Amino acid sequence: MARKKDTESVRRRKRDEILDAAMTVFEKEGGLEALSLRKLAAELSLSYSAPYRYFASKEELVNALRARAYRWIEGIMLDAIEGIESPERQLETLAAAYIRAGIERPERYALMFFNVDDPSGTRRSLELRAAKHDALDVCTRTIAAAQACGEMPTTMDPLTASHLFWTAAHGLVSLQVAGQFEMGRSVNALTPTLIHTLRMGMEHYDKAAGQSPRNKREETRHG
Amino acid sequence: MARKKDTESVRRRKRDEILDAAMTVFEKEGGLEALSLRKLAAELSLSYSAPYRYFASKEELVNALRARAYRWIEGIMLDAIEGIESPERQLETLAAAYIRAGIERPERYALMFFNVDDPSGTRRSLELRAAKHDALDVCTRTIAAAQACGEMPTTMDPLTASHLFWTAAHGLVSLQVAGQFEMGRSVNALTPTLIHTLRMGMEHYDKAAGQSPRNKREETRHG
DNA sequence: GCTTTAAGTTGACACTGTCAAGTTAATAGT
DNA sequence: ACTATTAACTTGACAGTGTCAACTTAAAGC
Repeated sequence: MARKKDTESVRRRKRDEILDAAMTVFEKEGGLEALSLRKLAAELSLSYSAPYRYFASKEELVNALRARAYRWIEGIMLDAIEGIESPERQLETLAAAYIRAGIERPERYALMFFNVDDPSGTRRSLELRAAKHDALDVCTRTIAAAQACGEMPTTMDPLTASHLFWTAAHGLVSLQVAGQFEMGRSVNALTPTLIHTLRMGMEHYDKAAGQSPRNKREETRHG
Repeated sequence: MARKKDTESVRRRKRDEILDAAMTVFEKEGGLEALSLRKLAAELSLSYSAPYRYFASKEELVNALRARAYRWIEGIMLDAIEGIESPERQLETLAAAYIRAGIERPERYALMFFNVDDPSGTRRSLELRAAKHDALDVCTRTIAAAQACGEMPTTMDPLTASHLFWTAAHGLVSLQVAGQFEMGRSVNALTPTLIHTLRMGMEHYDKAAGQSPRNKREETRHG
């Protein structure tokens, strides 16, 4: 019985080893296309078919890699707010760290949000789902704390606020990583502006105006 | 001479024909991976190598497809603001239309912003660059108009404001398309909230606070 | 010591993008 | 009208991909 647990952990260790090598190849070659089982095999000194003992398909292997990336960005955010007492400052630092991390490691960031084979999320593993939820939760908890201690006065509920922050930060990283901004430096200037604008907007956020009857009138026309 | 121009236009017509078929296959099969030259050839009733007379590589073909997608989203925005006189209302409608279009046609949207082989933009064609610029410009012009007629009081310059709107809208579409939000319906509620928050934030935007010395102090530590 | 099971290798299959060589059709020149 | 030239297109091949069946090797169970 102890033996069985031993072989289980050996198996998990090897699984992690494969993922380590996969992440190495992925980031060195740059992109999912460049990560082939043949190259992975060379990195591991194994045959190209060996990973199939641990992953049902390349997609499953990549999903495990995705989960790792979510754990990584969660760690980035947790490290960023560590030692900071004011939740308001925590939120600023967290957002800035998120954006910086995404820009500094574009491949890893793209792994989480681009090249998603399964938009519906049906085939997503619990591991991936949990990792994703935990990462966003760091942001939500910080906002809830900031609201609770009165540093962030808004009628907006924490989850919605967290979604907005995430949306904005992701938009910024995502456009930068995809090379959509003309000049590279604009993002550094845009980051504090974006965060500040969002915070101001939330403070002056009027719940009624957000879903105004004026907007509703239009919706009925477009049906 | 007239002959030469004729053959030129015939050539362009065939190029467009190939792109039509490519877009069809791309959206039917769903994704760049699924768009193969073999399938494209079947759709065109040509051989799999025929497109090489019109495009140097698959990447170049895909870039032409990308440019088409930018022209499409530009058209979506232009159609949305047509007939609306108030620039403020124009901006709201434009943003909502952009988000709706992106969500309704996820593959086409992903074509523009995901799977970007060339983040540096070095190998991007003038055609693609122009199409991208024109699309964003619709948003920038609307904001400039809103500011000019006093409907949008803010010290923020139009290009920065446009970047922020674009960033937010793209973030929203992008997270939704990648299946990152838990529930599908939340985006419909999030859209007006996001737009309203951004507008409020810009009105109360303090230029000095956006790039505060407090933030600068931190930057020097991480330098 | 023998059996059973797991790990890992190898060869093959159906794909992919790409290009050189060959083929066909249309145009240009005289 | 006949030939030369060029453009459009097809075909076959090559290297590379994910995937799986068959095979070999090593370890664990009793």
